[in-house]
Amino acid sequence: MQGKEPNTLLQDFIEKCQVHNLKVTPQRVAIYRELFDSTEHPTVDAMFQVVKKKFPNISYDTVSRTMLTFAEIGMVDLVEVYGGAKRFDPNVSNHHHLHCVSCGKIFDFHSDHYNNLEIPDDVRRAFTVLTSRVVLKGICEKCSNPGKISP
Amino acid sequence: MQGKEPNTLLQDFIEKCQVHNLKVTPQRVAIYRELFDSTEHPTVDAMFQVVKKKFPNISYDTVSRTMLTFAEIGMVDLVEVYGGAKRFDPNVSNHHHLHCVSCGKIFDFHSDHYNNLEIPDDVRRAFTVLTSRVVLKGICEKCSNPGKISP
DNA sequence: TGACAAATAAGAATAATTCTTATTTAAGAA
DNA sequence: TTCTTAAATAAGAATTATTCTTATTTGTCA
Repeated sequence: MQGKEPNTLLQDFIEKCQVHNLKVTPQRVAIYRELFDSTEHPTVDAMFQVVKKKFPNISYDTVSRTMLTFAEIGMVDLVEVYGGAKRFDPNVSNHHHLHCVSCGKIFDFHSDHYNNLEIPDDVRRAFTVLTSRVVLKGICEKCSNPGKISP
Repeated sequence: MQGKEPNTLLQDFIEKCQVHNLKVTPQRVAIYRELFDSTEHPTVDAMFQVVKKKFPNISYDTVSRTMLTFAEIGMVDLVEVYGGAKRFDPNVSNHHHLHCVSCGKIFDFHSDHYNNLEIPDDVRRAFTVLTSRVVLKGICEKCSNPGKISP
């Protein structure tokens, strides 16, 4: 989202709200801004902490409901986790994830090959497949070299 | 696990415990039995409800700790979910998942092709990749045909 | 500008998990 | 077999994450 001008971004948001009959409230705008600034995969609480700085009396519940609403209309994705708090992904384009089993961070990566995996016949017969994602578990660079000074 | 005789199964369990310096307690045996009878991907609470029938005064905490311990030693897997309770997979062989977005069930499926996906070079350079899984989202047969009488 | 459904804040309630403490027990040593 | 001890357990408190309830506020549209 970094490539877009702020006004275009807000205009996009307003249009999406109109399409889905959602009111454009200042709370939603604030959450939207922070969410699409984020390159992480924030939890509700993480987003609450950030938004609260600019919108001190926003409630946790509002942040939670809003993020779920955004997920319902496909504005963000709910990310696969291994239990615990929900995490959200502002990047809804086709991509894949690597979970660091050491620090718990989730890293996005891209692969045309992974984007175009064929669905096995038996699966296709029994299910309507909507999305496909490759999920890797591993250890990230930082966790592999904890002492290393970054260049 | 259906193919193995009960005694062999128990023997396997005892050996795994010895290897990892875990005591063979009746609680652990009971949980192990139920877990490997299950073809679902149970939560702690689901397992607690089942085990409680045969072991009425077992505590939730014991079931929870035990399942996490089993996951730590690789006896079961922690399954990817989209928030909420942890779910466990007694099937630790290489397989893939389909999540029904309607009923929430997780279905296992197998694919040699998916088992042998190449890791993209840039990912391999930056991460030590331990496991790989394809996660599909879709709608299962039952949810697609809610009225249909099963054959 | 007014009406009204939708959205919000605040706090209570619920769900999932982990922690604390006292007690029990499996497993190896004597 | 009995003894010893660290590990495991039960019970309940505490914590974390989420959702619900209720009263109030506010976008949106007529």
